[in-house]
Amino acid sequence: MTRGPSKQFDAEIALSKAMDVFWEHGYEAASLSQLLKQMGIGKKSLYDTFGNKQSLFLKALEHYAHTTLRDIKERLSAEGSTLTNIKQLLLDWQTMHSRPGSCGCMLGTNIADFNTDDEAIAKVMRGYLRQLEDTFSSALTRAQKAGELSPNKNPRDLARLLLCTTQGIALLGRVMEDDTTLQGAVQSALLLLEEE
Amino acid sequence: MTRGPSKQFDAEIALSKAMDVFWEHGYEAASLSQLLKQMGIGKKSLYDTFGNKQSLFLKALEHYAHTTLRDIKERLSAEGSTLTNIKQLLLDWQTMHSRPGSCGCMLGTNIADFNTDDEAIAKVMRGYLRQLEDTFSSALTRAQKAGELSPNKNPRDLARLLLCTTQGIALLGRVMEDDTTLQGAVQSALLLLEEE
DNA sequence: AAAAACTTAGACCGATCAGTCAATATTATT
DNA sequence: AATAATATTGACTGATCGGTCTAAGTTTTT
Repeated sequence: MTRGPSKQFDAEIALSKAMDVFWEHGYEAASLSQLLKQMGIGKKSLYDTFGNKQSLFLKALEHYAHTTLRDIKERLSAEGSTLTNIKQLLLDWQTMHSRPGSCGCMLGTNIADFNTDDEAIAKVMRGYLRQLEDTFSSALTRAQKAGELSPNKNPRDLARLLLCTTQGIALLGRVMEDDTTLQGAVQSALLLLEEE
Repeated sequence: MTRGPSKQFDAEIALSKAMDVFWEHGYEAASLSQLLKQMGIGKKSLYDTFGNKQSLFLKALEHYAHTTLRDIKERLSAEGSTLTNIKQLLLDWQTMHSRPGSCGCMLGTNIADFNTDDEAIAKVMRGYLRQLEDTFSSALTRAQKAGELSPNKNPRDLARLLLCTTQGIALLGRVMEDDTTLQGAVQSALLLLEEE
């Protein structure tokens, strides 16, 4: 079977730490020395375990997409009114990204460093956004069927608006000092969900 | 007076070229050699004229904020219905950022490389966003006074939603292959402006 | 014509980048 | 106990980074 010592670090935890660094600084600005320090492992271990910097980033991005989507799906499928869950998600989203030190969405942080030149990475990004849109859309459809959302609304287009808005909120949260702008945006979005 | 030869390049044009590079690749990823090539000037000229890389970026960012804001204000204050102008802006915005090769908003491209650690840059970014919000807000107020927008709406919060949404659209436009998502988002936003 | 003030190009600098590799240490199998 | 297989450390590499500076060229004034 396998001989030799087992790894002295947990690859899952190390990947999560790498995700944090990429999330905060972006791919280019995240130096190897910074990554190594945060991950708490040696350079050789990193290359043996994760390949090179780009493949480490890809794995970190997948990790981010997976955990974030799971969290959002859980929130939207919680017990009780679906529309209430959606509204609460928006409110929490605003609070989360108004916190000082908020890094926004990992996509926004890294979108400059990868245009569409790297297909593998672009694919993960697109997949994440599409799944987010689908998640919003199905939640809105459920709310509509339950009579909580006006039948005049188009759940798919509404989901697309929510997608763009939440991404914008995550982005702006990184720069803005006070959260009045983000609060106002969410208030308008909440009203939109209530209208006929 | 001044002796010696005059500059062989137009500083305004060179700055505009630098803006394009920072816009496309972001601060960190935009290397000096890339900047020099695009700007068409020598290294010494760059440092003599614009200081170092960071101050060049600051000037490029100010240039971006100035020209973009001027363009948007012009569009919103065009003759005819203000609400129609707003709607047209949203439609054009979507088209513009769905174009392949779209770089989104220069803020989004560079937000990762400058948190709030550089106050001068953060200040320009915040100022740009605030002015954008104000521009939207005053346009909506005008539309409301003209009876084009429902009196039930809150122009300020609506402007904040538009701000976040347009930023989100600009961001997503960089990644998405097809423009259905952005189209849907804008459709929802247009309906929002028409509702009572 | 001569010199002063300015420009330009590009050689050069130390630092840091991502990535490699040899040497050592550790553990599981035989 | 001996050996095979793995992990870890850190020195090392070539390339490139942002930034400086010297040398030469150009244009204006004197």
